[in-house]
Amino acid sequence: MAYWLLKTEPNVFSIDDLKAVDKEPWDGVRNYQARNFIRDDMKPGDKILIYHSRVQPIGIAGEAEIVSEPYPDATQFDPAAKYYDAKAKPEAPRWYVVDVQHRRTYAQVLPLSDLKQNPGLDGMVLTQKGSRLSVQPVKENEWAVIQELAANL
DNA sequence: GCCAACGTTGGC
DNA sequence: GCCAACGTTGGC
Repeated sequence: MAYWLLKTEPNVFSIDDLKAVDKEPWDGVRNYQARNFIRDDMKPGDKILIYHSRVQPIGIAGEAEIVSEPYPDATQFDPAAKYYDAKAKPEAPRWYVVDVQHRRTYAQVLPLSDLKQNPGLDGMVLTQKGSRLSVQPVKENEWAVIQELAANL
């Protein structure tokens, strides 16, 4: 079982939106490094941190779980979709999704500034300068630190 | 809204 | 296959 962090802009799709629909394909990822994590490494039962970017309060909003195997992102084949990719073909998909199901919403967003100040998270992908990866692996010890912080919100 | 950091594209 | 130009991300 692995741990991941998924970024989303809450004005586009927030953890409340995820809770409302219960389960959602995590579509629109158009970065190859992120794609490789989804396609090659994600498994049902993996735990997810949902991160709100761009909009205050910035930080980790709660948790979800992967509830499907990876499969091709339908939006890549749809000319009307924002994430349409003319070079992607059904017989050779470029982009993948997993279904993500809501698990819990934290009482408050766990702020990025707190994460950056925590020595236990010094090596976390999220806290590195210039890190823009929207799908990130989270280490077990990092997950544990975040559980601790979330429990004290 | 600015802009630094990063990723992708495409001419050569 | 290098790298300049361009586009995007995302904290501030």
